[in-house]
Amino acid sequence: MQDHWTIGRDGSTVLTMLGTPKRDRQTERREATRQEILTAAWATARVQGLAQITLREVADRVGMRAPSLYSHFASKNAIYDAMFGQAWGEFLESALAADTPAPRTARSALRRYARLFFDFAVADLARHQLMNQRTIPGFVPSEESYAPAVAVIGLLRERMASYGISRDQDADLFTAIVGGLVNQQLANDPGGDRYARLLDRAIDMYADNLGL
Amino acid sequence: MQDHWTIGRDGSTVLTMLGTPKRDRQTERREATRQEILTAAWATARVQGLAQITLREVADRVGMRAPSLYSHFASKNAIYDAMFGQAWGEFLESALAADTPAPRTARSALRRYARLFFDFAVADLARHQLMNQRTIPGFVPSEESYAPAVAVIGLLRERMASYGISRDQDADLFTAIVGGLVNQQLANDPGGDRYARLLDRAIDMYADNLGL
DNA sequence: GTCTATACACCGATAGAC
DNA sequence: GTCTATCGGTGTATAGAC
Repeated sequence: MQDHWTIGRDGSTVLTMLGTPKRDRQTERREATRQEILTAAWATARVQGLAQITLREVADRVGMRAPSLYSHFASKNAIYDAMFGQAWGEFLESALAADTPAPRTARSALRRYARLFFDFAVADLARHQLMNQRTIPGFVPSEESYAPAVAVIGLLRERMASYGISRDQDADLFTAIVGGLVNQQLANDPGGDRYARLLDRAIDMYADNLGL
Repeated sequence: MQDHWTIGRDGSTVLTMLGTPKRDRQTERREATRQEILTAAWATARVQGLAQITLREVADRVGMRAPSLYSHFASKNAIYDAMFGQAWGEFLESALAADTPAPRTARSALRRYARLFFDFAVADLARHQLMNQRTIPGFVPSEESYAPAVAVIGLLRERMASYGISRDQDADLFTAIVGGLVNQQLANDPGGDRYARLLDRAIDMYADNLGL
């Protein structure tokens, strides 16, 4: 199922086509410019904060005037949307990569998934706010950008099911616990490890509760 | 310790003074106007979203022009700050009220504290975003407005300690679990009970982990 | 197609008259 | 204390140069 998809450079999921992918220098250049803009937007977000991105600042970084960005993105929210898809696409890639070899026990698998998500979220506050919080007023991810996020949660449920953890509420509780520790870490001890140290204990507590 | 504080009408913690509190009609009127503005701000936040508050909209609701608000609050962030203190002040009040009679077992006490926080947070999204998330760009609560939040967490630690739960990491894990369920409930099933139904199970899991 | 110049409506905030 | 007028800054729309 997952094999029919690849993750585009901008994080959007695109159907893998058969046959020769016709190269088009014009669209290639266009795609490169889009990526330049996104990179500038990420840089701005990390320095000034996710919500403090301004089109004029992003345009400055790529050597454009602000209105020119509209040749590549329909709106500021469209830039956020592409960033959202890109971030979840990257996490999906690292989740797929970290999935082999498969852990022997359910407990060690849960530990690995939890640590993977926790570290990814804590590593970049702006990215975490965009991926997991509703920090941008009025921003709602498009179906296309949401696809890799859906794929990640689907992947998690699938892997948990392979260890016999198949109830919806079990996966829900798992994500709530890990997400709760992430939020507390970022909110109350940014840069520290006060809640990171509790992660393994929390997962063991969860595994015990499931009788694993 | 807690007895030296009372919660003002606007949620700010104020030192209880001895002697006759001199009444001053002028400052009373001024305080009433401040409260009117805050009520209008809450109403705006609930309708349009916390971050979508505009001074012009708030001023309209109280029959003023926008610049006139600056006679009562130094800035828009000062309004957010007063709202922050007010919200945590109200929760501190309900936490103190819900504390008697003291539950017999640690497990039932944890269930009560968890449910109290969960219900309060889920009841008002805008309020929860202001209290527990960093949703407003650049907003940092003042020490005064932060005081009731500190009092709440202090109260929780004190009560947990009275049941023998005294390690810092135990309280940290508790708040992470409950906060995680709140966030998932509001983000993924607003108005529903998908995560609310997991609360008691999560607390039992936590209590089991502590050997209670 | 890409970019610039210009303009518009809205925002938080300030100055000064009354 | 409240008003009007206004400022700089924002996202965004559009006309037109190349």
